[in-house]
Amino acid sequence: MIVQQTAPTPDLPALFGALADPHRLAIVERLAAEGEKTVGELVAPFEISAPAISRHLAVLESAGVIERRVDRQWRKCRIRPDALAAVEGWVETQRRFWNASLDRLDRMLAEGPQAKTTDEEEKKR
Amino acid sequence: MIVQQTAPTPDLPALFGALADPHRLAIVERLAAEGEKTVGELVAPFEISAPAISRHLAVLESAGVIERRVDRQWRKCRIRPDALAAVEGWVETQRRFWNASLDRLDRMLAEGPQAKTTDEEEKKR
DNA sequence: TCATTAATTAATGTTTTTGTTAAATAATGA
DNA sequence: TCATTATTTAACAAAAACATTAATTAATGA
Repeated sequence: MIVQQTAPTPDLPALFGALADPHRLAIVERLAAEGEKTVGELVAPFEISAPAISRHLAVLESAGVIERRVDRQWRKCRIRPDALAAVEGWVETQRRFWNASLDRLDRMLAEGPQAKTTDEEEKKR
Repeated sequence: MIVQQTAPTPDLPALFGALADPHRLAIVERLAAEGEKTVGELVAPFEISAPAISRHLAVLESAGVIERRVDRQWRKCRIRPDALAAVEGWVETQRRFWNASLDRLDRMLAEGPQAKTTDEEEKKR
């Protein structure tokens, strides 16, 4: 039976949390810039231990930021671009809302001082 | 003396960290959607205490996500859109790198099997 | 088979984050 | 002045995050 593959609703706090650590952010940036890398290659530039990086990779994977595939004795990691798309989509949504609320404020101010929630009116109560 | 106001280089881990908590994310989304709000208005929808929200706001402010101004007995909070721009800029940079590395891979594959790092060659060693 | 390499899991300690309640600070307005 | 309202700070506890070293799992290849 074929199950329709739905893009899982991104857990945004988890997604942002995965990017909130400097080591993890550096890993993501390196994967984006250089493509697929083994765990060992990702460990190399850092001073922290391999187990520490291994756990960072687990965090990135469970947040959907990277995926891993097995290639003989290596685990190769790569970026999942839909994670980047999810972040970008969130930002755009916020910006759209933000612009809309600015527009509303503009209109209110343009309509003149009979509106109840302009700064002028607000000051009076 | 006038000091040139430079946009501070965003601390991306701090920025993502600020967005990594569900309460804080909800606050940011509300500010984006509804504009400036007092601390009390931001506290209202949540079940957690006012001091807890106050600290969340401090986290958001120190990461540059929001700013606060004093209006009589209230502190009004609003989004700093440049924080959103910083996130969006980072994502776009990563995507650009990612596309570039895809292009390199495409070219390598197109150039034929004499390249050393195609999957085919890689399998042999 | 067995030593080597690659990576993860286990056990553990420290630091950070997040929450609570109580107290402090500050502005309003009767 | 003084009670009220708005918000933050202090003191503290619980949970989560992040690191370490040691042990385990798994594949390679001599």
